[in-house]
Amino acid sequence: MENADIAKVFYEIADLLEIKGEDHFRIRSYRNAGLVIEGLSESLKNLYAQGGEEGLTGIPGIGVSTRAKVIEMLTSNRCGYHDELLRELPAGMLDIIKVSGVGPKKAALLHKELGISSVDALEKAAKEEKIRDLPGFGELSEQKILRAITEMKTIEQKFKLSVVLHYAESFRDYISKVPGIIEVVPAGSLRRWKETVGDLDILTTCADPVAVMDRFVSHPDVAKVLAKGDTKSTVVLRNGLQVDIRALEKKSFGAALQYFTGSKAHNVALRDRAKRMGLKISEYGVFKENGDKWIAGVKEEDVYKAVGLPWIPPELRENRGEIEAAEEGRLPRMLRESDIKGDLHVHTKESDGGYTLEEMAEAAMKRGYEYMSVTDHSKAVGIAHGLDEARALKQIEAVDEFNARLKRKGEKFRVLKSTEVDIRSDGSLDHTERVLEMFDCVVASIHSGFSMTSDEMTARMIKAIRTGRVNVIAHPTGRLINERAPYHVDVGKVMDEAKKYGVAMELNSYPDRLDLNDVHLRLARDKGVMVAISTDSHSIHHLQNITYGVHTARRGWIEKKDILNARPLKELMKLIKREEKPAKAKKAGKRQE
DNA sequence: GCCGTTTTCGGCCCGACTGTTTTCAGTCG
Repeated sequence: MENADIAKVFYEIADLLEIKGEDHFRIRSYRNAGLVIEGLSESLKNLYAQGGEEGLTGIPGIGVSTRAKVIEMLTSNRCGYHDELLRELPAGMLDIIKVSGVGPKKAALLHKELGISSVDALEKAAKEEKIRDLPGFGELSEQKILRAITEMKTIEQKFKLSVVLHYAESFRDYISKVPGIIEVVPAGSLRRWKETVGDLDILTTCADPVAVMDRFVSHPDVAKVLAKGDTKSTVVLRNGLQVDIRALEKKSFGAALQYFTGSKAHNVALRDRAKRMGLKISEYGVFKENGDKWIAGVKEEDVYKAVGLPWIPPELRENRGEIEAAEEGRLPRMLRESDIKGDLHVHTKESDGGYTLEEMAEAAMKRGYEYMSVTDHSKAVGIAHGLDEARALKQIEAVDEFNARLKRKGEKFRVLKSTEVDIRSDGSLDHTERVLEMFDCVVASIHSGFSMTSDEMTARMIKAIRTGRVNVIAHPTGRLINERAPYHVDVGKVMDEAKKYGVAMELNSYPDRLDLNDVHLRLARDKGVMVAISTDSHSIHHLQNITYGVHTARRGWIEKKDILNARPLKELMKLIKREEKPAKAKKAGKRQE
């Protein structure tokens, strides 16, 4: 079982215990264990294989009991305790509590009184008006349940970061028009640049909060108002995105921003720390526990300062060691977009891009880059009109000519002769040796044969790395967010090989990909593997997607020093000229300039 | 179930909104 599978079992145990009405804190422990495991960069499987039970100790939140369950799952693919709970409560109960408005208590009541154990049964009972007579329910809540079920069946759960960012900007502009408005700031997982966002949280300060609430619910994209109060409202947009807004006092804006940025796990850890210091943190500020004396909250920095910490950038707030690092002055030096010196993955009209080499280069120069790799597909990717040897040679020539023109104009910018060469099913590269030798930079990736086993896929990628021709492995897991699961591959093993061969792993900044993800990036950092943050641009407008890459890198604690394309051109060229490449071939390539 | 700069026992984050139970539990974030 992989980390995600094990985490899911712990989440389900927590849900089942909650329906059973078990101890609140035990439940939280299981949920926390799930959260911690999801955020681990190393796979539990590897940790256990390498260090046995010892290898699994020292993981915060994983104690004697959960560790035993982890080992049980790793060795038998089962969890007896989980099975036991499922014998008491039908698995359908796990779905029932996902219906908005139905929590564990109500689910338990529905099960006990009406024998309901699935969403379908719940829907049937609501339609037959059987629910309204139960204590705690009424006609209104019965209808609410029916609506929630309909929605649950039609709406996707999580939205891509880029989609939510669009709405965040729209709401910010719309609400900014309220007279007396002071602040409108999106918080939540969006502010942490999480790859998918469940709902959008907006914080405001305004002289007239009621006016803000009125305007908020009248936004043209609102399909339904779920709640509307004087300081808090919730709506659902036509595309199903839920948006929450809070109106706040100026005095507590920082505390609220901290609180609503999350993550929940980060906040729990922070509040726990505050408590140990005799303080209390809420969205209204930091308080001395006795007498509720307010001591901080205007700015986010003040909240962290009150508990003896430097400000922690939102991207790091996942309770993955950032609080300890902050305390010890070990927070990463946060990457900035201006650290990126060039783009190493760009397509042109020659394959499936929409613009010419010249147009793409010009757009890259406008961004202030020093260089750009032109990486059109190789012939195996027929659908993208990939280049065969003859066309590749022609493009190499064209790049040389273009660079010569730039030089004459006194431009320092340079286009690197490059390729996104396909890694075939057998791990070989989809270009001839002759052409591979002539490229400045070889980006290799997989576009077919996704359904291999993890062992096969890992071997395939390692074989590609061992050709000694590859500089970057592009979109290393092939996932498309909300559309296609990553293919099975042991990313850690591929990284170990990449490190040996001086190969960089790509962070593909295309908002649908973000591949490597934050957790993998953290692993790359820990292993000392070089990362290339690229856009995979197929248009001049895609170059700006580097923003997503930079923020995702920040989530993975990646620093400037870890990034191949944060190096100036000269240094980059040194790094990608691999010793394995015959010197003669490189010279031949150079003579053509 | 986890954890330790008060603690190996006794704590464990905090508050708004809704609907229904005339004073609050449940849900949600």
